Amino acid sequence: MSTTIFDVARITGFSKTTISRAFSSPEQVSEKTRNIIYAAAKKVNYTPNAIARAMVKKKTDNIAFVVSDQQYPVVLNPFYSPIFEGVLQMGREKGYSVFIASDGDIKLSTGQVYMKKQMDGVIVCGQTDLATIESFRFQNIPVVVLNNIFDVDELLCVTVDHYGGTVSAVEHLIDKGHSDIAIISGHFSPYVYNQRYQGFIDTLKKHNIPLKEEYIKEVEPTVSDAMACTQELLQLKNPPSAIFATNDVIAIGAMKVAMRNKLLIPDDLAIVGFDDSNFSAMIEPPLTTVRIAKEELGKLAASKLIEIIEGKPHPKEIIECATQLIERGTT
Amino acid sequence: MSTTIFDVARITGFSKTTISRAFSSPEQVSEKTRNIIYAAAKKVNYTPNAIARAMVKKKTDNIAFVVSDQQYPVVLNPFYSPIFEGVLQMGREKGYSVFIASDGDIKLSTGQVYMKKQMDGVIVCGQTDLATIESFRFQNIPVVVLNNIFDVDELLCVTVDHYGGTVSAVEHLIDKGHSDIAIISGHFSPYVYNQRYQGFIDTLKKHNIPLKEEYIKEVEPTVSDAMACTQELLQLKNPPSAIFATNDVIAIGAMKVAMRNKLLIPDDLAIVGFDDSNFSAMIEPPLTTVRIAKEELGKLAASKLIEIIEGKPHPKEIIECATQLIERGTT
DNA sequence: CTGTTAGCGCTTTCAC
DNA sequence: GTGAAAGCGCTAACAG
Repeated sequence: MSTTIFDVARITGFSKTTISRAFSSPEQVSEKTRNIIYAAAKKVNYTPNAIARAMVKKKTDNIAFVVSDQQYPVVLNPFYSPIFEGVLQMGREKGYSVFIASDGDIKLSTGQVYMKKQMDGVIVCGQTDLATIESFRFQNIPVVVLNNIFDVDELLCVTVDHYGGTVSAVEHLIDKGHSDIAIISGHFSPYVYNQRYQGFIDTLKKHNIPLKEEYIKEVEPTVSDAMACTQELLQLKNPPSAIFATNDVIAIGAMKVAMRNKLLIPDDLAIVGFDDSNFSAMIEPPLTTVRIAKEELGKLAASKLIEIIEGKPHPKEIIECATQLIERGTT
Repeated sequence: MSTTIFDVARITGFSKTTISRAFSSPEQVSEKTRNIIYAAAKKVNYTPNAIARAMVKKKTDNIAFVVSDQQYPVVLNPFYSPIFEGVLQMGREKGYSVFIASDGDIKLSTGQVYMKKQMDGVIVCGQTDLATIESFRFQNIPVVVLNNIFDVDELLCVTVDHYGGTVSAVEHLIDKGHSDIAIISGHFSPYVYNQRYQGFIDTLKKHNIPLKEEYIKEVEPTVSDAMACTQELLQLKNPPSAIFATNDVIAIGAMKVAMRNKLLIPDDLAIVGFDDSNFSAMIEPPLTTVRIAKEELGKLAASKLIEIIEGKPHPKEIIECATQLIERGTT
C-alpha cells in the first residue's frame, strides 16, 4: 500500500486539502505549515499520485506523437527519430511526457479514432487523413500536424520547405557544372514526394536543362533498392554525372555502388542527398545534403501544441521551416 | 464535456456496471445487451476513460524505460534506440505503453526516487546505482535491469555477453594473422567497459601475444575522438595492423582515418567494431563487428518485466545474451 | 446475467 | 490560512 494524501493529513493533523495545496499551490499555504508537511511527506515517502490528480483535473500532462504505420518504427527512423527527440525535449521542459503511437494504435476496429490513454494533445506526423485529425479535434484534443499540410480551420501545420531545399540541391549541382543529373526519388508520403520531385523538375527547366526520362527513378527508400537503381543508372549509354537522391539513405546506396564500380566521388559521380541524417557526416566521403533542422522541428511542433493545450488560441497557420544545403565531400 | 459511462447507462437503461463490463469483460454480458451498449456507445462517441480505470485498478498499463543521463538522448543512441524499439514492440503486444525517462527525471531534488507518472514497472538501463533500484522496489514497482548487473535478491538482470563477444572479435583478428592489434576502448559504464577490455587482454594473453602499452587507447565514443586516436596509432613507429574498436562509432572513426591516409581496408588495416549498429552495414566497406541482438534484448527485458508485473514470481536471475561475430568487409 | 453500493486519491468550491 | 464536503469516471464486491 503506498501512502496517500490522507496519511500525511493524519500525521500532521492538517486536512487533506492543505496537504494537497502544499504540493500543487504552495503559495496558498503558510511556510511553516508547508515545512511540516514536506517533512512528514518525506518521512512516510509520500508522493502525489499523478493518476488521481489527472482524473480530477482532466489533464494528464501527456502528449502523443503519432506516426503512420508506414514510417514505423519511429525510433529507428533517421528522419523521425530526431524529430521525436525534439518533442521529448520540449515536453520535458514544459512538464509533459510523450507517448509514441502508431496510426494503428489509435484506431478502433470500428474505425473510430480513439486514444487508449488520455492525452492532452497530439502531434500527427506525415501521412494521415483528414478524418483522423477531425476526429481528435471532435474529442477536444488539440492537434498539430507535422510534415504534412491540411487546409483546415484553426489547424496548425509545421512542415519543411522540401521544394526550396530541392532547388538549392539541384542548383548546387548545376553550379558545379553538371547537366546530366539523375533523380532517385523515394516513395514517401505524396506530399513530400511531390514537393521534392517538383523542385527537381522545375529547377532543370529553369536552367534549360532537358529532362531525360531515363534519369528519373523511383524506389523504396532503402539502401539495397537504391543500389540496384544506381547500378541501372550507371549502365546507361550516357550515365549521369550527378545524382540527386531524395533522402540520405538513397544517397548512401548510390555511393556504395559508385565505390564498388571504382568511381571517384565526386569526380566521376557527384551525389547529393536530403535530410542530413546523422550518419551522413559519418560516412566517407561525407555526404553533401540538404539539412533539415529535425530536432528544432520537433521542438517547434511540441511548443506550439503545448501553447494550444494551455489555452492560447491559434489561428490556422502553416509554418514552413527552411532547409540548408550542407556541402561536404560528395559534390 | 466528453461522454462517460453514465451517459451510456442512461441511454440504454442498463446500469453503469453493465456498461463497464461490456467493455472490460464482455464475456460477462449477454450478447444482446452488449450489442445494444456498443451501438449506443458509438452513437454518443463513448470511449472508456483510461485514467479513471487506472485509478481504481491501481494499474496504468504503462512501463518506464529509464536510461542514465549520460546515455541521453536514448532515441538517437545507436545502442539504446533499437533496445527501446524492442521494448516498445513487446509493450504494444502485451498492452503496455512505454515512457522514456532519464535518470534525472526520476529523482527529486531531495534525492528521493520518484516517478512523476504512475508506472507499473521499470526497465533500468546501463549505469545506475543500487539505491535507485531499491527505491523502486520499495515503492512496489517491479524492476528489470538491462545491460548491467546487480547482485540483489529477486532481481532480474538482462545483459549481454560483452566478454565473449570481445573474445570472438579478437580471435577473429588473430585468425586472420594479426598480432599487432590495438584496442580503442570507449568510456562506457564501468561494467561494459571492463568486460570488453578484459576480454581483449585475456585473449591476447591466451594466444601469447605480448601486450603493447601504446596499442591500448581510451576515448569518448565519438567519431571525432576516435579519429584523433587512430591517427596517433597510425603514427607510431610500429603501427598496428588491426584495431579492435569497442563500439561501431569508434570503428567508423578509425575507418575514416585509414581511408584519408589512403590505407586499404582491410589489407593495410583491419578493423572490427562492436554492437552492429544500423549504420555498420551501410558504410563502405561494411564493418565487421560483433552483433548484439538489440531489439531482442529489449523484447526480452520487457516481456520479463511484464510477467513480473502480472504476478509471476521471479527468482534472482542474470540472463546473458549471446553475441555473434558478423564478418563483413573490414577484416 | 444484471444492479447496488462503496470507494480509488486527489482537487475544488464554499465556508470559516 | 485552513477545513468540510462533493465529486472526477470507473470497477469491485456482493446481492439478486
